[in-house]
Formats: sequence, C-alpha cells, structure tokens
Amino acid sequence: MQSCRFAFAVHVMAVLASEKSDCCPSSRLAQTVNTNPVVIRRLLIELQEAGLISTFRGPQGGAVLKRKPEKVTLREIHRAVHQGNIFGTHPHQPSQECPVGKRISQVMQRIQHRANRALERELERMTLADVLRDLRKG
Amino acid sequence: MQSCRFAFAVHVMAVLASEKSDCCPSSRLAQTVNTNPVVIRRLLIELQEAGLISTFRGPQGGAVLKRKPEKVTLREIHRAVHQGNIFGTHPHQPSQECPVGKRISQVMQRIQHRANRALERELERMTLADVLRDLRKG
DNA sequence: TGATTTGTAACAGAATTGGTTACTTTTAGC
DNA sequence: GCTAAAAGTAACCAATTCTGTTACAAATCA
Repeated sequence: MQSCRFAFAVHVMAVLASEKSDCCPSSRLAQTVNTNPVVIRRLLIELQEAGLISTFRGPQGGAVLKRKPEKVTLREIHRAVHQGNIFGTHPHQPSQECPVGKRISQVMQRIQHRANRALERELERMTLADVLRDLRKG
Repeated sequence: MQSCRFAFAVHVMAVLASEKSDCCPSSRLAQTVNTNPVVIRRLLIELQEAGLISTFRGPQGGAVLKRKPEKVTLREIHRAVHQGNIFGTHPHQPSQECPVGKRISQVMQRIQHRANRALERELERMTLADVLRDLRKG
C-alpha cells in the first residue's frame, strides 16, 4: 500500500477530538491536513459509515466525534478507510499442473490472515486518546 | 498495498524449495506462477540481493535456494520484495499553524513503526518449511 | 430567501504495477 | 570457437489507483 488515507483519517479524528463538541467543517479540516475539502468529505463519509463520527449539513454544519477518544481504537479508524488485506494475490490463477501452484493460494490466504490479525491486534492497542496524549507530549 | 510481489515471491521460493538442488529457470517459474519470465527475473534479482537465492546464467542455469527452508522466514521474503512502511504519509506538509498538524507526522511515524514491527514479528514466526508443510497438507 | 455546508459526479494528472518485446551478456557443452 | 540457453536489462504499454479539482445538487439554519 502507499495510500495516505489512514494518515489523513487519524489526523482528522485527532482534530475532531481536540475541538470537543463543536462541528468542524471539511474546509477547516482540509486546511490543517493541507488538501482539498472534497478529499476530506470523501474520508468523512467512510468514517461516518464506520460509526465513528456524525456529519451535519448547512450553516454551523460539519463533523463531530460520536464517541470519546478513549473508546476509539486505531484499528477502527484503519478498518474504516482500508479494506482488509495487506498483500495482493496472484492476478492470474497459478498453474494447476504444478503441485505448488495448485495449493499456493490457499496457503497464502492463511498467511494473509495471520498478518492481518497481527496488524489489527497492534492497532487495537492504541486509541485516539493515546494519539492526543502523544500530540501534546511532542 | 495491492501488489502481488509477496505472493509471487513466496510461490517462487516454495518451488525452489521443493525442487531441491536443481537450478530452476525463470521460464519454468513463470509457468507455475502464470506470468512472464521477465517479471520473475526481476523478482529473482531482489531475492538474490536479500541473500536468499543464487542465480546462474547459461544452459542449466536458473535459481537455487542458498539456505534450507527451515532457515528462511517469511519476514525475510517480505523484506526482500517490499520496502518498509505499511501506510502512506501525508503527501503535503500539514499546516504548521494547527497544533495537530504540527505534530501529527511524528505521531504517525510511531504508529507506523509499531505496525511494521507487529507485522514483521508475525512473519518471522513462519518459515519456508512451514509453507512447504502446509502445501503438502492441503 | 439566502448563505453555508455536505453529498456526489466527473474528470485530470501522476504514480505504480504487471506484462511484453527486444536486446546484451554470460556460460555450458559440443 | 561455436551454438544454444539462460539471466540481466532497458524501454514501453495498458490498466489501475490515488489525490486533487471543478462543478453542482441537496439539505439546513437564520
């Protein structure tokens, strides 16, 4: 992967967490992330679908956290903006003649699963509150 | 990420491990992986630089494992074909005016580091010999 | 009603990726 | 030495993905 969406998402969530209770419009979030408001709004939709934030239209609209920072893990943020698998799979079916080719996909799937689990386990150990603390500590 | 290079690499290493002692040309590896020999040769160069295989030119040439399968971890294979980071970073520098923007990159780097470590720790627990065993078991 | 904000579609430009062709270099065996 | 086989390598293509951008519709508050 080489997508900055997770970095953007953590950034946005951290801003929302530090600006308690007030709605924050995509324009302001875009400014601190240094990107376009539409990029932020696309991200907000995913965070919303994951149940992490709410958004409101109209004047004084914007985004707010739905949960306290201590209750939001980085795993949830990651899952909101990334789909499952870390590694890619064979783009074409391997040779079914070769004993390795015949079974490699199954085996890779197990490896994939273990790797995903390990990553998620680690991300689950960090919350948005931890991020806020680290931001303050420098 | 969405690259199949790790899957290709594990596949290739598994074939080399099962065809003990004989050189395996890129054309044969390409057949079982179902891709082009040049794609395989590019991969072989990376595996070679990582010290996992040797290659030989000329007739009867090809690739061979340099180590026994029990001594090759999936972490080594992964590192051979992937560079470090799981997540991408902010493409443009975040706003230095915003307290979050000013420090988020540092914090993200720590998160990145922990995630990388967790992944590598898990991949280190699996060897090429384990892959061979799983391939036989089905 | 008007201003503000999200939602959304469409598209552009860049980067990455796997694949392909073609050529050079090395090497084993006759 | 010649020939065939193989890796190494450069150049390019097509597809995909990603961020960024413009533009507009839909909702909502004052």
